[in-house]
Amino acid sequence: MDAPKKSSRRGPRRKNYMKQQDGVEIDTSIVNNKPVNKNVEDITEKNYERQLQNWDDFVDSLEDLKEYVFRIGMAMRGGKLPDERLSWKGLNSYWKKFTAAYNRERGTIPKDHLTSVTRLIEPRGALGKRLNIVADKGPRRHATAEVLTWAGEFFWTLDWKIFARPRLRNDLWAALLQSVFTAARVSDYLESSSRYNSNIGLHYKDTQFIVYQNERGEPEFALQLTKFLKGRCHLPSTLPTPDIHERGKLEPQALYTNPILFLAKEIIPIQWHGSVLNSPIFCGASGRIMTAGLFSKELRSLLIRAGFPNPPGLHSFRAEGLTNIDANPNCSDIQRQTMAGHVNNHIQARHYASRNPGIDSQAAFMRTQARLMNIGELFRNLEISWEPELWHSLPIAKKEQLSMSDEYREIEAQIRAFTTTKLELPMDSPTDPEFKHEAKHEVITMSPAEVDEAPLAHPVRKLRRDLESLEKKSLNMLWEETSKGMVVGDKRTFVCRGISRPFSRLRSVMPLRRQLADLLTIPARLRSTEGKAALVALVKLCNSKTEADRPGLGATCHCSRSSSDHLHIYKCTKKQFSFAEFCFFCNQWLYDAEAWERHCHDHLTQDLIPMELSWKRVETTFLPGHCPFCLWDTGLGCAKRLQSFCSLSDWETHIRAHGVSWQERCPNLRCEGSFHDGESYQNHLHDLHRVPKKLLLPAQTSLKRGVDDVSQEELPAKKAKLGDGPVEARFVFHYCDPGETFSGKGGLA
DNA sequence: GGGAACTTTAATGGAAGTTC
DNA sequence: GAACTTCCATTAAAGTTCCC
Repeated sequence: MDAPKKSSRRGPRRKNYMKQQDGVEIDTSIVNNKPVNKNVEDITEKNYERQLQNWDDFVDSLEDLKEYVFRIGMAMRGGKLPDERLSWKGLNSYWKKFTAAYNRERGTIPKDHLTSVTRLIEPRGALGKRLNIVADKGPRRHATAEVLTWAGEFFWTLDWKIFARPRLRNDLWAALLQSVFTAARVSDYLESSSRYNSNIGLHYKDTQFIVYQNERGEPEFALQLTKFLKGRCHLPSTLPTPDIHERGKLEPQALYTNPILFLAKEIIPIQWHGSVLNSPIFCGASGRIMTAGLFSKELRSLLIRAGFPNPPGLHSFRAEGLTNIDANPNCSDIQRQTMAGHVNNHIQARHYASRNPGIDSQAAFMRTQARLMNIGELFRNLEISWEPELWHSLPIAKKEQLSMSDEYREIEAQIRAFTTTKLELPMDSPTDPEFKHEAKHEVITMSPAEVDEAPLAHPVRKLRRDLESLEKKSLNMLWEETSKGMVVGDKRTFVCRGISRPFSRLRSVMPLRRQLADLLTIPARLRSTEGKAALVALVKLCNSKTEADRPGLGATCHCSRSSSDHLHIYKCTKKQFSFAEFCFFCNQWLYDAEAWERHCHDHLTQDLIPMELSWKRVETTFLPGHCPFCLWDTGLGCAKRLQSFCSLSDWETHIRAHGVSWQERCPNLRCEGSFHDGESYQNHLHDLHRVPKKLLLPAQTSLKRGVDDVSQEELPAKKAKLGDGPVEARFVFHYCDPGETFSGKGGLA
């Protein structure tokens, strides 16, 4: 038999790496005898460093481990009331970070020492009892579909906030829908604060966009995403890639629930253009990827405006999503774990599942057919409380009470002192750019101890924020006192309290928002007329510089001094014609007195006149003031009743001229109740109709102007950046004095 | 295999700073 | 001044190891 033929070598020549070492120098910083610590994230290193610093600051021997946790625990209790609880998770977390850091940097801590201290700080341990430690502060909350849909309806049809960067409204909602519909963590698509400046998050290159034929044979879009999982970004092959779509043949829902709509910022190619591949899907103001911090803050602020005083975070939506997936018999455990980014089933049970499993155990016991309705879902709704009549700013009675407190007055005095000192400073000291640069440099090079004692960069701003903080605390107390513990239900009961510019007033100066408010609640498909119109309006919103505009008034004025200020254009146009009146509800000029009278009559008889009547500047335009006394005086002509005051001073002068400080009934007969004294009457007009109390007081006893009481008219007319002001969406006819009782019920027109 | 214990990573809200 | 950014303290979430 022939010897087996030696097979000829195929393929590339085999390499011997150890023979290819020419010129290689061994880096002794890497190659040495030192033990290698586990590779951990930067944030973890930082956490460890902090605990070692704590150790060095407190004690210097292993025997003092107990003293170490005792001191940390007592420091954490600092400022807390005796019956306030301290979370075991916090102290235990610090302890574990310390032991891990010590083991890395200094050596091993004896095991019996570790066990002793761990037992000491348990809620049932001696130190645990001393510190009033509790195992946790309550179960995880779930934010249900009802919370999401109300948030969407509010955000697109009632929200009074004006975004300085209009695209943020679109991106915020898109990021929320995308995250909720894929049960994501906030850091899956946005840049987590724990991975700060890492640029980790969803970019176009991490997505795949397809068009396909759906169950109805119609074309439909879907987008596959990549989740950048907590702790697993270094393992890209394990990252989940869930998708969002248009719901196929299922009944269309309100357009604002269509996640694809808000991602279509331009005509979408099926393959992303190379130039956008490295761009984030959601941007912050700087053009970089949106940070989870910004998203969380905006989401919280939005949900509070929508009436959730203790709003759920994104993780509560994730928990609800995973709970519902778990309850769906069509989904396997593997599918749910992959979607969630979990490595085992245990995580779902421990952190996400509702304590009410939502099964019909009665039917199971009786061996009868289980009912289809999931009662557990009803109980989950109770986890997020909703107050449809939430105050969004302090009622005047509470504000006056707060401003009389020592703490408030002391801060006010400090602000006055600072303002006076600043005026006396020479021009070339702290405002000099070079000085500022040096000061900044000094701060950067200061030691931590020096930084603690260093003067603040903006002391007055800090003081103003302290005042705001006091008001916020007071508002929180008011929320607790007036809480009715409701859950999202009858949305017609929603009213805005403490808002000067509810969306019902802003509609006339927000043309795109008005259009979207009408379109996005329509149950329709993306390719319907309404869907396409909504898409066009959203693209316009994303590309616009401002959400506010006053169409119809005119883009330029008639005088030689060109101006984009709407007040100037209005005054100029009035001068130009013998008769010209502008309707601020319809945004149109009328040049005939009789037609104007008829027009006002129509508004008074057919329209709902807003409850809030104060003059307000809105970026480059304004909302005119109206007089509550003339408006509801049926003895006057309609034009007189609906007279618009286009400057703050005109409006204030007119109201003062009435000299009314008390009436038994509100001039607006839609308001219920009677007022037994001037105080309650003025509070009502201030809080509900936004007529400042100072205009209703006799001139000699008028309230002094407060530190924050700056006339809006005095502010420059250029783009005003507006924050979370208070709002109202619909009419409240009943007023209850917050100083007395809150049992009254708001109503709707 | 499963739960407990331990370790690591991230979320979140507040406070102060920066930019537009 | 509004809308961010940056940093920090606290604690929640989740991966890993230990132990029965």
